[in-house]
Amino acid sequence: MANDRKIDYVILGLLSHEDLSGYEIKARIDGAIRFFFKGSFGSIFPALNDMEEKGLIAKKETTSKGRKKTTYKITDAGLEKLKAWLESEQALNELKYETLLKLFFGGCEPLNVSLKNIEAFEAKIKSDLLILKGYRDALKEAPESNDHLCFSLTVSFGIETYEAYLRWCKKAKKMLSMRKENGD
Amino acid sequence: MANDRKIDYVILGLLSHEDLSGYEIKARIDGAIRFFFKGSFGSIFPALNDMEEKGLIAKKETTSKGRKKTTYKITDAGLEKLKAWLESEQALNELKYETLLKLFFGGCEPLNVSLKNIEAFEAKIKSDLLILKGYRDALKEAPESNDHLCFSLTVSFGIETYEAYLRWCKKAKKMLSMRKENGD
DNA sequence: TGGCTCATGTAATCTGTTACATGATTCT
DNA sequence: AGAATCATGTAACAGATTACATGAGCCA
Repeated sequence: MANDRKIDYVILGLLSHEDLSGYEIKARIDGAIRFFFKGSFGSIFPALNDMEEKGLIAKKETTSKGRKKTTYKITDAGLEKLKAWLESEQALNELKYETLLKLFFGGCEPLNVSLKNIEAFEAKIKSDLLILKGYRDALKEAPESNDHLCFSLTVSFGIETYEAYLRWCKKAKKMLSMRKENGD
Repeated sequence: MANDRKIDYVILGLLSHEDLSGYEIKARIDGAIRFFFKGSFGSIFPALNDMEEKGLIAKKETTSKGRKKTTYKITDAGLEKLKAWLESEQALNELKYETLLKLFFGGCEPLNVSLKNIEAFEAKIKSDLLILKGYRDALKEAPESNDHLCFSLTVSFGIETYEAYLRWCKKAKKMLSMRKENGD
């Protein structure tokens, strides 16, 4: 307990690559990571202070271009904690798709309500898929390394599942349309 | 705000099919719904009391076989609220896979750490896939209806995405193994 | 000068989990 | 008799979001 905060590991993971400020961490989280993790300032800054107190990260006040910035650096203890997490078997994987919930309970409404919900889902997935493919293309030009491979595999997970979603959308739309024509 | 509690819609959705007690609602949520929504007694009972006060559901004390039971029934207002939600465009779809987070930050460890994590993920998905296929088989014998179609499509979403996950696992394992042999 | 981005934080609130507490009935 | 299941709840706490508050530098 009290140590399951995933934001801690995300921050530690980011700091294992480069020193960053809270603001920069937020920017990283809003990048590719947002597809499987979300974090706000309200969770980042308190986590940063907690972890500094615990000695997992170290503060470094810098001034670049007259602008003050508090950058954090991972410590040995922090790196150990990150590695212990990577090596642990615990992994909570949860999918919470409101679209599926609506579909599941959609039987009390005309079928075109579900059809509309699936179309909205499809549109969102299509646009997100383009972003993911953009990441994949950018990676083609990056140097090969373990980090590169790990990042690549994460992106390909997204692309392949999103493509599966789109195939399902097509099929689901067809089945709903067919049933609708046979008289709701 | 203050009305975004998804548990409310899950309860309303369940009650739109049949009258249920809090305990029975928990059992339903632990069934097929658990693949895209989770709920505990600590969230179900308070939600039930809230919604009863608001007139969305109605209490009905019954005694079956000498055992007391508080069953809830959806009201017209409750059904309206359920339908308004189904018809609204809002749909928060979030995937929080700790396995992907670990993979993403796995570059600071030997590749076989990521390999192990993917294998654990794969094993869990394989066993969950069997459960989903069980639901699909059971549905083949159920009568056709709108509810049946909606349920079916939800299950097929699960099956198809899980199969995509497994294909990705196979590929990811291969890539990690290959890189490992070329000297970490 | 006004708006945007950079930058850091706090406070209220929400939503939910976990653990605890209790007790009846049914099955073995 | 003891364990499992049925049944209902509360209390403490965790983890996070949202909105608020503040302010500096940069660009048009």
